[in-house]
Amino acid sequence: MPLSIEFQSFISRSAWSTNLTDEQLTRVYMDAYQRSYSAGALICHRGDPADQWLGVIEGLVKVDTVSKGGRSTTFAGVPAGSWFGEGSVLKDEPRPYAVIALRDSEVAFIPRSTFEWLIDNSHSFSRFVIDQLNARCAYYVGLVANLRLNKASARVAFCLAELFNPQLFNATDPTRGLSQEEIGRLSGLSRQNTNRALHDLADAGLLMIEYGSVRILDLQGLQDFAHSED
DNA sequence: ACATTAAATTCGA
DNA sequence: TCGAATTTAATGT
Repeated sequence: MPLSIEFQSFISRSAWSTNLTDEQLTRVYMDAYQRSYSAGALICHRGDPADQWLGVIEGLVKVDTVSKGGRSTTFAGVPAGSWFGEGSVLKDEPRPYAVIALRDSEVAFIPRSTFEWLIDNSHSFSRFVIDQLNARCAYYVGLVANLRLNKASARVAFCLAELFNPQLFNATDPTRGLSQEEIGRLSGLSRQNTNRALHDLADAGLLMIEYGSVRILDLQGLQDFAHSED
C-alpha cells in the first residue's frame, strides 16, 4: 500500500519518532496504515482486541464507554497530533472503551507487533511511552476529582485543559478549531449549557470565545478551575 | 426553539 | 478574479 506524503510527515512530526534510527523509521512506515472516518463513525468497538496503537492525523476523536442504558461517559477527547491506546496494547487486553470520530478524521494505526518491537529496540521510544502513561495517570486522577464536583463549567474547563495539554498532545497553536457543539459532546453537556460554561470561563479571563473555536489564555488557570468548588 | 451573526460558497461581471 | 449575494453553520438568549 502506498504511503502518502502527509502520512509520512505526520509520523516524522510525532515526538516519539525523532530519535528513531532510519531502520526503525523504515519499519514504521512499512507497517503503519491509515483510515478515514466520517463524523460520528465508530473507530474501535469496545471489547475489540487492541491490536494497534492509534494516532489522530486529522480531526477529533473521543474515547468513551457506553453503559447498558445507552448512557455514555466520555473519558477523553483526542485532538489531531496525538497518539493513544498504548495501555491496552501493552496489556494485550480487549479495548475497555470505544473510540468514536467526533468529526471527519484521519487515523493512523501502528500494529502491536511493531509497537512492541519499538519498545524493545528504542530506548527513547520506551521513554516516550512511559511519559505518556504517566501523563495519563495524572489525567485520570484529575478526572475523578473533577467528576465529583459535578459542575458544568468545571467539566468544560477540564476537557479544554486536557485537550490543550502540551504534555499529552503536542499542541501547536493556542486555538483549535473546536465548535461549542463539539465541546459539548466531549464534556457530555448540551450545547446550551456548554455555551453558558464557556462564558463563565471567558468572564474569568481563562479563555476567549471565537467563532468556531476557543482561544486558551490561561491553561494553568483552567486546570485550577477544573478542581475548585464553584 | 428561535433569532443573530460569522463564514463559506456561488454567481455575475 | 473580485466582490456582492446567497446559503450554511455556529452562536447567543
